[in-house]
Amino acid sequence: MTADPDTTLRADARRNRDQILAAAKGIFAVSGPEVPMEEIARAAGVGVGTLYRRFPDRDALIRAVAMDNFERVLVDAKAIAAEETSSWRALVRLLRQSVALQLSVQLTMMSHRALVILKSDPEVRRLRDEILEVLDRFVDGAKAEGRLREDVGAGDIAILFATLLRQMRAKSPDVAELAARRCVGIMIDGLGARPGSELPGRPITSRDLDPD
Amino acid sequence: MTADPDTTLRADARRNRDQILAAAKGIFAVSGPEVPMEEIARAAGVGVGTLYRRFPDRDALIRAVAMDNFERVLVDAKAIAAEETSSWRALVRLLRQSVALQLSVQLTMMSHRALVILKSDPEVRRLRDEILEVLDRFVDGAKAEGRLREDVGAGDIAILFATLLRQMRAKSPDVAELAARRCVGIMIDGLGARPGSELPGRPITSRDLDPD
DNA sequence: AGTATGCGGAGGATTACATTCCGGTTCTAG
DNA sequence: CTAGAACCGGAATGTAATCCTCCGCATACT
Repeated sequence: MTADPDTTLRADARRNRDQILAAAKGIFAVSGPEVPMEEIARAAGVGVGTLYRRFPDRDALIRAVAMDNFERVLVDAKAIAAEETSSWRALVRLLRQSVALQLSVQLTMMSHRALVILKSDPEVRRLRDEILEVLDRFVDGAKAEGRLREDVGAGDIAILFATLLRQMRAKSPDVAELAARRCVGIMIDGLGARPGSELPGRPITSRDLDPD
Repeated sequence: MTADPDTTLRADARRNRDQILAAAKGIFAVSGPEVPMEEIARAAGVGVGTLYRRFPDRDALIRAVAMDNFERVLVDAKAIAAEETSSWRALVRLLRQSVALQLSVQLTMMSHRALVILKSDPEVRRLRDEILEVLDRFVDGAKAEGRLREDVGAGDIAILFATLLRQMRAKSPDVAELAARRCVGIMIDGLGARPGSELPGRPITSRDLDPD
């Protein structure tokens, strides 16, 4: 039924819902989608009761987080596509700029649980596919421009990116944050079209990522 | 104490011990060191009882796995150092060849639990430091040869490597395996000394990795 | 001011794990 | 070949962690 939570909800409830979503996003990104519900509630500054009232179970929450994030990434990607004329630069910007957003996209790509939900929800799936399309376009374009090495596919990039951003332990969050940015930088250089080493196997495409 | 398990153990016990260690290494690498003991036992083809008889508790197992792996990596690294005259090539070989071994070195770098054990066990720690020394030498050498970009440190490489190798979900283990190899390849190209993008912040050194 | 809507968080039920224990089995020394 | 020490497997127990419901109280809207 999906009755417009925007209009139906009381103001404070609305606010709480948003806080929960935001908190969940952050925590999921760092610790995966299996963290105790209570932790999420605490981070959102609400009681577990509230959390459960708004999202009947964990899966619903995961779904909501995924939706929210995918939408955001998609918007970003489209904005970048509109602004940037070079596909390569668009790609680079997307990778660099969306670090925060991707933090949870990646989550959604690496967790088994999340994956199951993805598969089962047509709407989430549609969004995901749309994002992959945009990415594909960037990749193709960048190759045509001669700026991206020919032997990689969108799948390679997605995997690389998702893998890299798994939060890493470090002395401090700052170091971790810096490390992540540096890794992305190195990766981008590795993606550049210059005589480098040969990669084994075939390029991994966005289709290779599809579940089942 | 530490009575030489090699000589004291009955033949079958010895075999089981090795199987457990091997299984634990594989599973730890994929799922981290907090997996249920029973899963490890099953993978090793033994009962939980056997597992506990050989390793009194989880920490002991983690310690043993770490030791075993670190030793192996160190041996590899030294062998490579002896064979290879170019530091850059040594570095590349180390990264490429040790994928299997690193699978659990990385583990040992990313898990909080494992980290605690590391810190508490002087012997494991010594091994780790020794590995970092070798890595440092390779890095310095490769820079001197003009083959490695100047703005990275051994810490960057360790982090990058450790992060990349966290097993990723994929349609099949084969794809995951391939993806990992490709990621390493791209990363190596990104590390090459060529005019690339500037990395933010300062190089992360091996010292930056040290706990506390 | 009245009432529908929402809130927090204690607590019961359940599940997942770690670890122990012991009857039965397999080595190996003699 | 045989005795008995050394080992095994895995059922059973105890415990800790989480999920999720429920209900008296608070807050927002009209």
